[in-house]
Parts: sequence; C-alpha cells; structure tokens
Amino acid sequence: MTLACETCPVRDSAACAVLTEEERDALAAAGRTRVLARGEMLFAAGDEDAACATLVSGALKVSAYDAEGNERILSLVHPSGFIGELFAPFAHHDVVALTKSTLCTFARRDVEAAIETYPALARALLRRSQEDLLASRSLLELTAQASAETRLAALLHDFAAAASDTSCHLAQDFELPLTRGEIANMLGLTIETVSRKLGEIEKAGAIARNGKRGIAIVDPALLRTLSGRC
Amino acid sequence: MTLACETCPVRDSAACAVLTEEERDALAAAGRTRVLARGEMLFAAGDEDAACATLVSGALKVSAYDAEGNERILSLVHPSGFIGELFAPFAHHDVVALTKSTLCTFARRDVEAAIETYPALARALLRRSQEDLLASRSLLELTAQASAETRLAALLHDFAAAASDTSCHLAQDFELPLTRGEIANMLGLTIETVSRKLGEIEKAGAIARNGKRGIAIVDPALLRTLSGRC
DNA sequence: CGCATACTTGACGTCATTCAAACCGTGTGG
DNA sequence: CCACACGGTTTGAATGACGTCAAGTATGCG
Repeated sequence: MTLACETCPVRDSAACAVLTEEERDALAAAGRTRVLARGEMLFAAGDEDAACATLVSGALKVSAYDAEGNERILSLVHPSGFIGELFAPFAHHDVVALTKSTLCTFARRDVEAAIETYPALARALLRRSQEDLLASRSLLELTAQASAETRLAALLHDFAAAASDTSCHLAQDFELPLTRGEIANMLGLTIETVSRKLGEIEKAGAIARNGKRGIAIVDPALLRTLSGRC
Repeated sequence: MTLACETCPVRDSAACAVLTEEERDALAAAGRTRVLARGEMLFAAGDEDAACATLVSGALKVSAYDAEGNERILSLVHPSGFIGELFAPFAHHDVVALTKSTLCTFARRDVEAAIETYPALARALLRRSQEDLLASRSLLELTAQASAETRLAALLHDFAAAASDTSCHLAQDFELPLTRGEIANMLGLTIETVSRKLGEIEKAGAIARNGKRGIAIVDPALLRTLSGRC
C-alpha cells in the first residue's frame, strides 16, 4: 500500500513536512503504510533491520526489559512522532502499539539516503531527536526521588496536557492510554501502588474516575500541587 | 582566545570531525575556547542565549532541580560530547563542570547557521543526539524498580567500562568522577544509602575502595551479577 | 591549628512492596 | 439466560528497604 500524503493528518507536523511536495512524493515512493493492532509489535530489541516510521495515528510505547523480564516503558510516541535508530546496527528497544495505530514505514537505508539527499530532513530529525531527549529527561526527573503520589499526579498532568489541543491548557477529561500495569512500568511502581494512589488522588478531589480508563480533571490547581510542579 | 583545531585532542571524534579542514577552520573562527573550574557553570536553566559547546577535556553534568530544590543529575558529558539545545528558545537544564574542563563554545546562531551550511554537521549532531537519547534511556532503565544495590553496582560497572580504553572491557581501577551526593542524585537515592551500599558491595568482595574516590574492581563477574545485567 | 566539606555509621520511622483475596466487566459455552 | 472463566483492577495486612535524623570520623585548606 502506497502513501496518500495529501490526506495525511500529520502532513504539516511530521518530519516530512519540511520537504517540498516533489521531495515528499519521492520519499513516499519508498515508504509503506502499515496498521498495527493494539499489542502488535513494530520491531523488537536486537532486530538488525528495524524499520523507521512516522506515526500517523494511534500511540506506541518504547520499552526495555530487565534481567527478571519486567517491562520498563521508556517513552510514548504520539502522532507525528518519528521512530528509528538511524546509526545503531540494531534496535535497542521494543516498540509496540498501545492502540490501533497507523504508521508510515521506511527501510532504514532509504531514510539514511534521504537525509543525505535532503539536508532539511536531517535538521527536522535532529529537532525531533532533541525533543525526544527532553521527554526522556523529563521522565527521568519524574521518577527521581519523588513519592508515588507525586509521580502519578505529574503523569496525569502530562496526559491531560497532551490530550488538550492547546499545549498550555489541560483537557477537561480524557482516556488513559495505558493500563495500570503500564503506568506502573513507566513510573517504576507496582500495579497495586498505582491503584491505591489513584484512589487517594480521587479522594483528595483532584480528579474523578469514569470507568477503568476515564479521567476527569476536577481541580487542576490541586493536581498541579500534588505533582510538585510550581 | 581562538581555537587550535590542529592540536585538539578530540579532533577526530567530536562532531566537527565530519567537516573538511577549510569548513572546520571557518567554524572555528566563530568559536572560542573556554576553561571551566570544578563547579563552574556553563549555563543555567532558563538562559535565553545559552551557548553550544563541544567538550574537549574534563567532564560536565546536566542537572535539573525539583520544587524543593533537590538536584537531579540527568546526564554526564564526556570529552567530544556536544552540549546545546538548538531548537529550544531557552535552556532547560543547568550544565556544570565536574572537574576542570575545556570547551569549544559557539553562539547558538552560529551553530544554527553551520548546520544549514554544512549538512554533514547536521547529520553528525543527529547521531550524537540519538546517542544521548540512548544514554538517557539507559539511565531511566537503571533507576526503574531496581534495588539501591543493583543501581549502584550498575553505575560502578558503567564507570569502569567508561574508564577503560576498550569499550567492552572493564578498567581495573579508576577514580569516581562524582561525589557521594552526586551519585545519589543520579540514582534517586540518598547520600547515606549510597555510602552504606558501597560498603556492602565492598564487603561482598566485588570492589575495593582506595580513599574517597578510588575504586578497584576485584570481582568483575560478581559486580555484573549484582548489577542485574545478564 | 581550626574550620569546612565530604563521608561514614547507627537508631528509628515511613512508605512502597509483597502476598493474598476479592471484585468487576466481558466474552464463551452450556 | 445463566454459569463460568479470565484479564484487569481494587483492597487489606504484614514485611522490609530506603529515608530521616543525628552523631561521629576523616580529609583538606586557609
């Protein structure tokens, strides 16, 4: 299946947005659209010819596993995000779909060729990479020495901000993209602790829960206080 | 002070190594050498015109502070490493010298111009950025749900590997580049816990301590076991 | 010598984990 | 339609690891 860039929802925000129409069409000729179901894997740690991809819709997780086989989620990927380690001989982490997702995939050699041909693409990917680095470091800050409640409140705050259209405002209510276990794996906690602290944050009056995944922000200021951010 | 690229110890490994001699000299004309003493700051979080820099010798730390003012070390920078957030309007983190360090600094606009002029430089910085991302994620793995002893053993293992010339072998003995407090800030622990666990790892026979900073690897296999890496 | 800074060590308290059991929504088969 | 099983979730009680507080020991520098 070839790519229909004209109708692509992330046409203006993905890395390829920096290309001219002709350049973009040339790149698209090398790419393929792919749809992943929830839980389906894009590639696994150790794969030698891991594809590169731009996420068009849905959500992905990037995760590693420790010696005992416990999953650790290192990053979430949202639409217009780019996936792919260009200079490593093999993939370092697993990439799995959290929900049904559509991607634009490319062979790594094609992307490597493209960044040689189109310098603007290299700069766009550099920008994305630096943003990923900031996101990774902010997760690192989160899981530092903060209490379980603080970590969870901060994560909820981030999700609310991500679910909102305007980046500085919080969404009124939204659906958690992750299971309790996945939240625990992101924050370095256990499922039970996440469940308990969610209950406490609700009892404190900062949020309300709607079913298993639904969250409504009741008191944004309180949530912000709990999250320990000024 | 202008730059003497000819005698630069990281001439072949830093990002500028991808440039031709003429290109490099042109870039060098815009740069300045700077020496930082231990504890001196390159720039602070929030600075609007934070410089960019390549580290020539010494070591830097990148750190953030939480609401209570506790430092959290997010990354260490070694010689030939590049510092600088090219696309952000201001710096997100503090950068401070851990030891006396020499750097090649550039105004951000000069680096931005250079990556437009020299596509190879953009690709080199992309590569570095992806490596930084991997390093950040590996620190994230480390501070996940592992015990204090495991985290500390893994950090010692990494330092031993970094102090060695061949990347896959461990240095016999080396000096810790960080104080106890800085180690604690990297691992999300307290000074006291670091001190205690260091004692236990020594008692277990994996390492020996020489003064405050000196570490000798006695039993690499045991250290590896303690660090929870296969 | 005296002070400052870094580190070590001990006693105690707290918070998250662990283990265990119950709960709930959903889909399956009788 | 109901019984049942199953995955995800909630809740409870007990344990234990790390943090906190506090004292004490080096090491270095003016």
